[in-house]
Amino acid sequence: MKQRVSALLREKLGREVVLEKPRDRSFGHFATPIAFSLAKELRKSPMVIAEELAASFGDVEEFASVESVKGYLNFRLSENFLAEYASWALQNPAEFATQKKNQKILLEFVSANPTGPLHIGHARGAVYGDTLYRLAKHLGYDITAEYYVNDAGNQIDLLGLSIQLYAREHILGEDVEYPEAYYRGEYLEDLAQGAIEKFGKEIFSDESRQKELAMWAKDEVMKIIVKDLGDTNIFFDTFVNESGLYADWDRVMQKMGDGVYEKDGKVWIASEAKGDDHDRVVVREDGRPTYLAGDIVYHNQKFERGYDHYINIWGADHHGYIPRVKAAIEYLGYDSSKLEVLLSQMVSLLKDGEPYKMSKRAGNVILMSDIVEEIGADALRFIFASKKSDTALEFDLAEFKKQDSSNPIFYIQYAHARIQTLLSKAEVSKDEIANASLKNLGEQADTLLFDALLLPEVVDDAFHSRQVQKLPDYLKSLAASLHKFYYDVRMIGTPDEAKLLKMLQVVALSLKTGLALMGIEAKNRMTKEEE
RNA sequence: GCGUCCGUGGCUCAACUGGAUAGAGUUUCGGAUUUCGGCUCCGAGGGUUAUAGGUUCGAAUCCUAUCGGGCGUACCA
Repeated sequence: MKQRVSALLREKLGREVVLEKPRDRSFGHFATPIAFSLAKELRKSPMVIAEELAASFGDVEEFASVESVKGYLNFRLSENFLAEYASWALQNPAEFATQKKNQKILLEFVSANPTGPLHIGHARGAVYGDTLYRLAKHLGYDITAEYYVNDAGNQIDLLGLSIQLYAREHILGEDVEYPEAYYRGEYLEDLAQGAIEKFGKEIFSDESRQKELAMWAKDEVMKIIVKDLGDTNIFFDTFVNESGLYADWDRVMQKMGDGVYEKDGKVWIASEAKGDDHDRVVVREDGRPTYLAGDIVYHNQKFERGYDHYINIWGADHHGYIPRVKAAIEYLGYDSSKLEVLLSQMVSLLKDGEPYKMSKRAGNVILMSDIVEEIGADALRFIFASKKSDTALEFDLAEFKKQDSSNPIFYIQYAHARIQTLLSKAEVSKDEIANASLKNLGEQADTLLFDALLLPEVVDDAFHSRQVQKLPDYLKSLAASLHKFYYDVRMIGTPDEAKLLKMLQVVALSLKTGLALMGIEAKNRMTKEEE
């Protein structure tokens, strides 16, 4: 819709114009401040230019009116145009807001270490990533969701050790001394029990078998992680294991050429020359590659697989890591601007206004699965998708347990359900609704219809600006318009019933499509929450 | 110290990326409706957009400085 208007203006004015939604709908459907930017080169006042431009439009089929107000150019779409577009959307719901795109994108996100269940910080990145993924898919991109499994390095050894220590204390009843760093949490109990079945109790007391235990355990932990993600409607296309990458290290190191050098018995990458604070070690004195080496091989592999664009979603605590990875990509001979790193910020939780108590059994973190259990996956997704990912976030769990307008999920779902209820009570037939004309709806219904038809613009904008919160914001405001309309206008049994219900079908389509893009299923009926 | 993200009603967040009167929810108070609803709708109150300058037709948004906060500053991942 916007593209169509945009194209019209480009044709008319011979340049790209900024198109925006006026704050006040009485100004029209779309507006542009183009006259202001033209004022300087034409040496005329913006008002005059706007007047002239408005007059020059004359009769265009798509517009009911073009007006100039205080230098702005305001467009009102014609009923014909809106009605046709709406009917098309109802007949082609799958294509609503979709377009074929010829771009391959690799999206890497979550990538949490397989040393324990996901916590609340991971959840934010996971929801952000998955929402972007759904948006891109819907927009027609060829996008792949990938999880990088850090199944090598010290933290895996630590996992083996942690299970042994846990089992020796709680299962074998020994006195054990814990080192400074080790993992804790209820999941260790399950892992220990599983290990007994698999290996027998002896494995806990044999330090030389720590590695064996760890390699088994990290796969088990990955199963937990994949389940947690699945419970939240998040799925990955591919998993890449860090441990499988190091075999390729020598070749990749060669490939970087002058980008790496030897000094003090170690191998360094000359990242400072590419904007990093200083050069970094990639191979230690004892010959073991560092974590960075693994990431370099991984990114080389990504580029060799050949995508047009790469998106990584990292926790904000990794932001200092970006320059060195970009440096490596350039030494490998690739265009580092193809890699886009999005950061997701920290999360803190409130419950009834008080800081959320850390779960004791989980050690010192809040588990994603606990939150899902408490408020449901839909609410969790909604919260994290609702806020800009680059700002720190605080939220109150209590807000999402209520059944009223303060709970946006309930509010939106209720809007959708209300429409379904009305449709089921309709006194006119399905055919009558389908064949109804969407013209002469009246101003309020017209506005609602227009709002519903904005979904494609919102989806497009949300993805390209990487600001997924625009989608839930839009859904909230669409739901509000619907509730207001429902309150103001009686539909069943009136002469306009068929056309109004048809209009509501468009609203329902946008709500349902929008919710699906957030990984949430639209409900046809609100059910009381069982205690 | 340096890097980086940020600072918007009492609280949690928006603001179409430089546009029209800075908007929602929550809280408080008052009203309306009761077309399946435990809902829903309307109104009122609340703002020098951290502070001070600058850029221009126009700034919450861009630039500079100051103040305050998060994160980072590993041969850990």
